[in-house]
Amino acid sequence: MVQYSISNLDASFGALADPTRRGVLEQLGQADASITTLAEMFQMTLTGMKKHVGVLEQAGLVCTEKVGRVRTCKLGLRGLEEEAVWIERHHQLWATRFNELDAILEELKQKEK
Amino acid sequence: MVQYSISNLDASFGALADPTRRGVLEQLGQADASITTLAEMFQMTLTGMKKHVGVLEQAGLVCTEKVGRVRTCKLGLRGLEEEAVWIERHHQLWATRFNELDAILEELKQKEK
DNA sequence: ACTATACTGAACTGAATGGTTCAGTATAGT
DNA sequence: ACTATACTGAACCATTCAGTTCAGTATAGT
Repeated sequence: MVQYSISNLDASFGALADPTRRGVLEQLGQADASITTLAEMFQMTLTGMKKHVGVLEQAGLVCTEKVGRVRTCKLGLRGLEEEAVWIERHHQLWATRFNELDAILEELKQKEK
Repeated sequence: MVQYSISNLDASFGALADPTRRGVLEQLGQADASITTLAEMFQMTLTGMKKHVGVLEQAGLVCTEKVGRVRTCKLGLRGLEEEAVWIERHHQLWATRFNELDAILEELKQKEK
């Protein structure tokens, strides 16, 4: 059985799998925003948006702070580092696989001659 | 309202959100495998594994070919390019935001003097 | 021809998701 | 004090998801 290490990749890739949430990240990349603002931008109820923000917060991609009655959302402190690393590593796996394939094809070509 | 462009990021990030599926990709990075092999490795029924492979296939991360009675799974032709690009772009958004923050902090420090 | 293997598909289950409404609490402004 | 704003939480709903079982079909080996 293959053992996979525990990480929050589940949470973060899960968070990124939703277009609304990717949109929220995009937005927060431009400027911080309140739940209300985000809800309006994505035509959604406050409650709905709060859930999305909750998911992003769980994944560590967003952090929020409530001052007075408004909760302001910003990009989280850690910024997709882990995800970038994972993707990059696998990018290389792909490259390796296809290089091997190339090598094999190359070999076959040689034999043809 | 914010408009977001259509893409298969939903499918691919969704596919990556599951540890079993990330494990399968990892495995296929080492060697091609049949559904049976994968099912055994991840202690799962054939049917269950076939569904996971289906999800990965939909996302274009895996491709399969059935010859005789065995279906062989390999890494898909396109390899996380789109995802890498998305992540990288947002990596930069983060950087920008935090650079701005640095700038502001720097400014505040100056005034203190 | 017979048997074992490898997959496939339909149908079912429990839990998670993405959204809603509605009733509440807390703060801001007049 | 009163009213509007901003959020919060519980409860609900339909859909999807991750997995199962079970009954099939097709191919490989003897």
